Amino acid sequence: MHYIDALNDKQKEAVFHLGPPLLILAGAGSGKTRVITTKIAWLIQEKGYDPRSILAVTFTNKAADEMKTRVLSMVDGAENVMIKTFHSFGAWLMRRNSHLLGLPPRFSIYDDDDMVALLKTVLKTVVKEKITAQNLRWIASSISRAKDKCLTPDDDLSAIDFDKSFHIKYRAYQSRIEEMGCADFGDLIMRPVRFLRENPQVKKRLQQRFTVILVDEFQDSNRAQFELLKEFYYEDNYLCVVGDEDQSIYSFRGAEVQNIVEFPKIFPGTKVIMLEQNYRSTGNILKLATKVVEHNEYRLGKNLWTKNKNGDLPVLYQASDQDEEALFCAHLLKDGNFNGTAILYRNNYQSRAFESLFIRLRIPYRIVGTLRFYEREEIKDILAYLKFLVNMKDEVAFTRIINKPPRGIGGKNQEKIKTSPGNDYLEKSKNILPELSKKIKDNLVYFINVIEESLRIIESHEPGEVVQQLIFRSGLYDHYKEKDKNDNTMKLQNLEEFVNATASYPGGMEGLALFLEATLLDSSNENPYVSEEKVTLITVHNTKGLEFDRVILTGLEDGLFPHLSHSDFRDDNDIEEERRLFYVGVTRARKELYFTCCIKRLVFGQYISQYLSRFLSEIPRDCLQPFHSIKAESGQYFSRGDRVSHPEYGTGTIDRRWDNDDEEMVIVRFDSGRYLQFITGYSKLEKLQHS
DNA sequence: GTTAAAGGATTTTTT
DNA sequence: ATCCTTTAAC
Repeated sequence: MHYIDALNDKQKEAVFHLGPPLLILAGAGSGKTRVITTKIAWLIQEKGYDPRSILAVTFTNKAADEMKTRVLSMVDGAENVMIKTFHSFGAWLMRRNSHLLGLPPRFSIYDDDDMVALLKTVLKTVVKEKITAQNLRWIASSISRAKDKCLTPDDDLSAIDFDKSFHIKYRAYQSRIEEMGCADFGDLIMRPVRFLRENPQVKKRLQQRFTVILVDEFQDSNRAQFELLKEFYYEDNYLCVVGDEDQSIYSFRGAEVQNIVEFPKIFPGTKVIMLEQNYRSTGNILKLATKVVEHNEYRLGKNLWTKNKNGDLPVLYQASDQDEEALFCAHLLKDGNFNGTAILYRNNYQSRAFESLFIRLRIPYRIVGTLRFYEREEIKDILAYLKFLVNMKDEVAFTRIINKPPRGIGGKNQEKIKTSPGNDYLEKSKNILPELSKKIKDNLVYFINVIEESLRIIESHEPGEVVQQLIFRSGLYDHYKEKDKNDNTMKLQNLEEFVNATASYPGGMEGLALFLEATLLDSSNENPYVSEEKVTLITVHNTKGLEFDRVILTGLEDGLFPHLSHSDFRDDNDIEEERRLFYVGVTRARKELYFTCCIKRLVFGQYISQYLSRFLSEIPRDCLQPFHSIKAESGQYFSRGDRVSHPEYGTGTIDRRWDNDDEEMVIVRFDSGRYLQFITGYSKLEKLQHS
């Protein structure tokens, strides 16, 4: 097998191992995905495993997709290998056994916002105290954390929430969500665990089917996920987990580093293989990363090394504030290497300074992570309509759509509908009709007709057709057309894109349910425009698994990165996780690494003095070099009346010229009639000779 | 029940 | 600085 030759000795050892459980500790950039995919190919091709008996679990859809693609290219029959995220695997298991779980086969999946919306209605009847939106978020997150640990309302929840009545709220929420035939993210793991414990025959069948289980990014697994794994595992089967304890960065979501660190103790006889050769970064970048992460105590410890050349020393640039920090990035980007560059930050909101500058300078960028497509208001609206079609007991979906667009059916009337008799919200709506005033009644009848018409055509039409009709008939189209005009948004366009997204799905209820599941579980927000040259703006968390020629790690200020919002509650574990996050950021870089920090920063509209990140002081002197001012390079290049040319906008004349903060600014009147402003030092303007 | 103004909270990180 | 929720007016 030729693809084996591409591996180093340790990687080969990992691929060829069989027998007791295997823990692969794979350092950053050590070729871990290659090892897993090769292992799958080897098992099928050389060891004769049935592809159907192999289960590979990842954390993100992106990782799952990549693994699928790579395995498919290596071996025939690989489409039968089950490669899924933990959550989609849980959903798969629950759908197959929905009858035993007391769920409808097409149960709907609730995201965090849906959880909050449901809690809001549930808690009204359970507690007297006033619940604010923040309280709701807190409780929702406590419920998620409890589920991450596989804890039910009957278990001891004191470690989750101080609130003595938390278990009451949790119980009320849980019985309501089950009654409606819905499941939140946490349920997708916890319910399968409990289900397998109570149904040994089903468990046995699954154990017989999946004789090989591989888990990627194991350092980010939570307890429930570990429990699920334990339910699956038995001695005759093969279990292989891959991860890097130094890259465990999701404890806020319930991930427990202990899972990987203690793995050999929990599975005695575990074989441990370390992949320590790094293929990604230069020697200097790797050394810096290693030196900083060595400050962590809770780790197994690896010694990363590389055959790559040392490369340039990483650079530190101290900016006066976030705007100058952005200017520095723009300065580096003058070389035009957009695709190869990523600007990393700790918090999403930090992207703003970069965005506003890059728009002005016309530097092309893409933002990864924020404002995901399916989280947009208009998309959630149409999704709610569809969810309601699939499951008309779904109260959250119903509440979202009943008065969207406004139909005059507000809180009072909604309450009437909810308390009227009926098995689901369509029946309830019909039954309340006689009690309503003429105007409200007409509107509700219209709504009912929209739903029933969609139900009628759903089996006989393409999904795109159904969605398109729904958008028009529900009134969302007119509603957002108006809104687009007033607020200059592009919501209609997004709805249009949504229709396109349904294209590859089969028709009917079944196809719709498939589409909804895929949409809710797939958070990937990749734009399809990869071919265009763009700088990547991204949170450090989102960079997991990515790499870039040049990385700029920004906002290296104490309190920001490491993030310390409630310093009193922070302990060593939190700092160690922040340090791991720093390590993740650093090890994304292939060739060039820059750090930036600000002396002062705009926080809630006020400038606050900042201090250097403690992580910077953990970097040995000889691993870092300072970068001196980017200014003083500018001077006067243009005068009013000069003829200029620009590669994108053509030729024009300088209309105005002035200095702003040591930067030369001009406004150009292009011959096309457009007026555009430039900072000359960052623009592609060229002076033309007068002829 | 809907719209406008004012006041208050927000900032981790996401399957 | 901006977004969101609550309150007051129509």
